Amino acid sequence: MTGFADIQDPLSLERQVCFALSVASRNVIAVYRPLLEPMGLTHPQYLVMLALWEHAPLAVKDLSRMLQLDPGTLSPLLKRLEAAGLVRRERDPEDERALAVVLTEAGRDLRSDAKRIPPAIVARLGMGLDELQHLHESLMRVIAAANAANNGHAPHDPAPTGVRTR
Amino acid sequence: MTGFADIQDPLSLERQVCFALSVASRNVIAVYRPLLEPMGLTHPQYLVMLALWEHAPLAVKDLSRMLQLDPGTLSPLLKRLEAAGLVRRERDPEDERALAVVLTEAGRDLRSDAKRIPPAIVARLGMGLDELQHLHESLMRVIAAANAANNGHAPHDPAPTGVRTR
DNA sequence: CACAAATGATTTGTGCACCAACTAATCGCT
DNA sequence: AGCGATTAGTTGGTGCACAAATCATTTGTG
Repeated sequence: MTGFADIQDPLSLERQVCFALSVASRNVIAVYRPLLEPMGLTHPQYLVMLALWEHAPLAVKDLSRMLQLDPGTLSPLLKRLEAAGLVRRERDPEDERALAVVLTEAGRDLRSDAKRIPPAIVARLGMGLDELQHLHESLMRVIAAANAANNGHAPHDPAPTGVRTR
Repeated sequence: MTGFADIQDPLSLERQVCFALSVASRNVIAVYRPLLEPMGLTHPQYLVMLALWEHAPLAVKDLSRMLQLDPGTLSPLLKRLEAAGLVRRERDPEDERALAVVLTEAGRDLRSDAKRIPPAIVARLGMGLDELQHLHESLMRVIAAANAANNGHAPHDPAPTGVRTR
């Protein structure tokens, strides 16, 4: 290893869990990139497609809750998916405010290509499934802890309405 | 809130380690935000300052290697830090191509404020130090695996031309 | 029914992240 | 010394992420 840091310093770069978290996230996404690029998807778009393959039709607020992403982030992303011909953004007839994001034929078809991605990632990473599973559990715990630290809500979700006012 | 997904489906959103990784990264950064904002720093800027507090002066390529960030990302970020009066971007007299990013008085002074951040984060997360340490080790392994999968280099680092120095 | 509050989505602004193309300085080689 | 290749950094383009402001629709309450 590099050892460029005083290992006792609490401000040492190497000791910051959050630094490791961002680097891990960015670099693992970089492993996905060459696999997603031929499908014409970015990683966040891939996550949206995963949610839709399981649960379409979905409103923006559903996607926002599932992916823990701001609606303001999803709105242009969904327009790009529509421009790519993978989804259609319709109005929910029950509630004209809400969007009903549905898959097109091409969007559904893409799922068979996507099936090859998870095993390819695992193979490229060359890590044991048990270790990945274990990492996943640790991440779920830190996600829960972070959400609790943010007053029990994800960053884009201002406040759980029922909690404070009576 | 439990299984909205078929737990057997390899394309299930819940099973994607990379999804957990991005959400964890974003949401933990959100825990930092209210602490960094009064210091006038974003999280990436905080990481740059950490590196500088330990090792200034640094060139862009040093920061790029340490933080595993693209020089094209660092360039405008450093200009914002300079505009905030925390660093100066000088030329290395030894090599006029290279930048020597140095701390200003204000930049050095900020370090005492920053010392309060790591314990505050740990307190807010409410997780045990041992579990955080364990997560850190898992993340280091996945970072190494991801870099190996990307042909032995971080995304911004096109190719390992020679033997790395240090 | 009227109308204020709440909700769902979009827009705008700032900043991060990656990539490709470019400029300038240095190095390598003959 | 000359000159091509390499290296350091910047710039421009696309897309993600968050916050705040805005707009339309729906809901709640008198």
